Amino acid sequence: MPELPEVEIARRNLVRWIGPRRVVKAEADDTRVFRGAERARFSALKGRVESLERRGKYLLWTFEAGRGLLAHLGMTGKFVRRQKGQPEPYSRARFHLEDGTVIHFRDPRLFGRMEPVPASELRALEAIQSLGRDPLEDGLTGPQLAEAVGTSRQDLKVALMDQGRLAGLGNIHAAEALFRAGLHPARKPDTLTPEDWKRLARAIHATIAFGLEEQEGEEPVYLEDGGAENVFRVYGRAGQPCQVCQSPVESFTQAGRTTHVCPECQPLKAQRPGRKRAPGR
DNA sequence: TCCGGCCTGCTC
DNA sequence: GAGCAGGCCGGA
Repeated sequence: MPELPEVEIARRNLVRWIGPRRVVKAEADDTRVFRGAERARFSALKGRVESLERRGKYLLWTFEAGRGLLAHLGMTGKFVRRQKGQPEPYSRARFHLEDGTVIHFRDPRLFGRMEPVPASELRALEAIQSLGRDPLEDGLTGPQLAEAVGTSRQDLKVALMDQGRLAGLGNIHAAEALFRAGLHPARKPDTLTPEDWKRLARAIHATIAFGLEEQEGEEPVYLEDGGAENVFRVYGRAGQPCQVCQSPVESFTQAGRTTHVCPECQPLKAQRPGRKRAPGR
């Protein structure tokens, strides 16, 4: 589930669930979510959570007494709240709160990562230092986007997903933002005009805002295991008619990932300015 | 720059 | 039973 909006929702849920309540016990199972001595250090996390921040797809936990935790949900990780004694499949780690609730880190595929480090070192970690700007935290204008992504020689969508250029977009939201901006995923970044960048920056904001709205609340609305309906505009809609122009949505592979595109709304050739409207925010 | 690997579950 | 999946890393 986790791209920027999903991780941000996870953060907000955790803040709500935990609030001022103390973590009375932290437990970690022996999985590759933890490396080396991390498991033991995880078990030492206790007390209040003083802050819970997000950078890109990472969550930065600051506990009292200077302890910290860097968490990444990977592909299938998520935090869920359960009552004490209630089993949770694929639970890999747990925070027991003083009110008897338990926050589980559930991760069937074990692609998530938990790295306990001193809170003062969280922001200095290479994983965080190397991130590009976070559209939600740092803002994102057309020129800023052009500066971050425009120098890439990879395909536009691949460049958008490069966390070192822009932090937070993954396969789904990159495809959705490009559709909203009317830009083909295989465009080369150096062919975009300032207008294109501006439209794309707005589309990224709109895509993130949509993701946040869709998933507000305790239970994720989409991308849940099994089949909630597809709320996206092009992602996962190969062969279906485009919601704007009715021509069939296509899919192809870019850098090993499936990309969805409406070839009519997102022509590969740069358009003459003003000829056709983008599908809209 | 691409490709497989990491894992398991779900859909076709 | 094969193929596919939201992320990321490392090797060729």
